[in-house]
Amino acid sequence: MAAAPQATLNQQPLFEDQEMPTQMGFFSFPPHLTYPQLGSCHQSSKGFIIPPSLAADAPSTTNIAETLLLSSATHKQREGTIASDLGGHPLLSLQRSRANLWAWGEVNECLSRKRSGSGEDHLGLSSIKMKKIKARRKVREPRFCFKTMSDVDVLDDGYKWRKYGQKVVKNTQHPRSYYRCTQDNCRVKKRVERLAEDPRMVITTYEGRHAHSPSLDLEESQAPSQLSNFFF
DNA sequence: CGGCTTTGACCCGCGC
DNA sequence: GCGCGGGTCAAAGCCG
Repeated sequence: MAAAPQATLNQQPLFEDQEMPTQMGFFSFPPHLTYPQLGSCHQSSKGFIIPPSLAADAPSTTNIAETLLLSSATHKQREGTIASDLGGHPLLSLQRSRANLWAWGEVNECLSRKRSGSGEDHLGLSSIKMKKIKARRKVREPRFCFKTMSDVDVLDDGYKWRKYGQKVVKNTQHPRSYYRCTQDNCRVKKRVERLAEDPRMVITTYEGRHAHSPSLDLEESQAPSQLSNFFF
């Protein structure tokens, strides 16, 4: 239903030094991609840069962050090779700033939990318990956001979302929309709003990690092996 | 009829 | 303690 996002390259830092701890960085999509294509990345002084040659549909935005972290940890072994792929035209980048360091920490913690095999904490909760916890829980899910120049608000990221709220945020003319992943047992949420300074830019903030594969139209059993990078 | 969106009410964290 | 404001709920309506 959602049209392919019309995203364009934008290399300006969005969240640098802003007091919004949920904001982790930004991605900018080239117009011919329906979603950020990630596999590994190169860390530069400005953040992380993902070369176009490492294209693959990202199954989870949370996992995009994980991918970036993993790539960060190993990029020294690949220095030069990644950079040479860029051809001087970095397509995606993730800005790292003081304001979003905590978020990186949470994702790191999430990663280490998953590696140690104890990452099932929030996947098997009863609905009653879930209701009690809800969004007011103090334990925050790993979150990050990116901005995209797009005519459509909701980017096609391979997952199915249900809108559950809309709110006009103070000092903004555009309402913020709240979406939840429609998959059972999946608590991933996302917020979509337009940048006040530039309504052409869509700010998408993801919270949590998907407990499933993207709801592709393709047969699930035919999922690309590359996805194993995201779902251990 | 089921799934989704809309929207006003409500909850609760946070700053003062 | 109080008020503000962001986030969520849930009933009603819409749509295929």
